[in-house]
Amino acid sequence: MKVERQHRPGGVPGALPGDRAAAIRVAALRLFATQGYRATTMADIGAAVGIRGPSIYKHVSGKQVLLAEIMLGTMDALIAAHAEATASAVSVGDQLRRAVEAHVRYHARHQLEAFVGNREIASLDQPDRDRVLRRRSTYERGFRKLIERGVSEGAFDVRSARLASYSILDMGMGVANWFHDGGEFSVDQLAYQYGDLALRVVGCQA
Amino acid sequence: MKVERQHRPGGVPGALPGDRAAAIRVAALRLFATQGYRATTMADIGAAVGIRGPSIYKHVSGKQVLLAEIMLGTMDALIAAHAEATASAVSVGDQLRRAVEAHVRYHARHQLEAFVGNREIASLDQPDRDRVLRRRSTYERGFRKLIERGVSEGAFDVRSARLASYSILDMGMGVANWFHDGGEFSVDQLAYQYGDLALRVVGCQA
DNA sequence: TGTTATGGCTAATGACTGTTAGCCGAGGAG
DNA sequence: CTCCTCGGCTAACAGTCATTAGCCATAACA
Repeated sequence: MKVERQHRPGGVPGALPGDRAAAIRVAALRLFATQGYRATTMADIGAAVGIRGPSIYKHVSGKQVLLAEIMLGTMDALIAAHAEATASAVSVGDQLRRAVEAHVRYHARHQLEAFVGNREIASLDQPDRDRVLRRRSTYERGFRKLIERGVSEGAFDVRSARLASYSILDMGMGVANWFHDGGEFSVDQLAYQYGDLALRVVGCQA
Repeated sequence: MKVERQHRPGGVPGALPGDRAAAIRVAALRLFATQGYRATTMADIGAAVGIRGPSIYKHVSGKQVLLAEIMLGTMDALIAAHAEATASAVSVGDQLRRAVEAHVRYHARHQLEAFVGNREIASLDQPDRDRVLRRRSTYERGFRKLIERGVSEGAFDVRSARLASYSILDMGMGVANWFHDGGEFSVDQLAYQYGDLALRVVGCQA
């Protein structure tokens, strides 16, 4: 998997704007996920896209913003997926199922983002760290309110909505740790089965 | 929370053997958990016990072994707790409940170990990393076999024992991320409730 | 009282790293 | 044909850090 180094010292001005920048973001994501943020050097990221470390600064303003983009983007994507999922169903049971499916789907399809997002919170400087944590709270609250509503409607039966929401979120996040394409389950199968498990957790007779 | 620096340059030979070493291990654990392994310096660890960075080498052979001890010790403790828990019950349902309770108890009582154990796998050099990963597999297999047995005995009802074991383990591990003493639940209450949730996940009518 | 091991300390080593400065070739614009 | 911008490059800067070397005061012990 050797990437061709730019032998021509000059760049290619008009060719594919933002292409390198995107490649850098992808490489950074992969390296942050496999080696960790602090263990990944700018030279590593550069090598992954065929340039030297310092050249990265022609496309991205620094290492820290690469991490911030990943983590903020991940949380925004999750929150958006949750909103879309809950809007597409009427009963609380279906809403929870859809929300869990979206949650699991994201963690299976964007394993690296999820992995980095969960592991590198301490590597993120302020104020971005608090921004990410706030979004995390918002996301969790969405599930908790859903469960509380299900309980008050008599559809769910749990001792603690908070415990249930944590459990459901945590088991879905775990998918990012072991899922790989071509395994026992497809993403869709996985999402459906975790939907089942979540409904069992909240004691929903479906 | 200022720690008194040793003003006397000389040591105290006979006094409390291994005390400093233990304090260093505790401090390292706390710092690894809060800042991450790579972000924690030997000077940080030293400051936490009132000495300078280099003095740590009088008690411990290096930073990497501090991490290895934490991670190997964590997995050994989990495996031992699992063995003890499953030995203390007869029915599969009870065995699973006890195993989950032990799992949750460990993650609530040893949050820092669990946190580091889950986050710093990539920071661990070989061959210790593989050692830890092997122990993790062993631990997961214990839960999976238990669930498979429950299914074959007709006590449990799951589509995939692997999915169920991952789910149950992941939701228990999540406890380490948010639990704190004096919160809504005690460790015992938490363990019991997660036992309930796990039995729901495997469809056990208890 | 003299000796020695312990466990502090400072200084130094050697390596690594994010980022900046400044150079330069190529291709597009005029 | 000339000029300018883009996007490479190398060199340099300004740290940081794990670890080693070597010094020395204390306290236990003979």
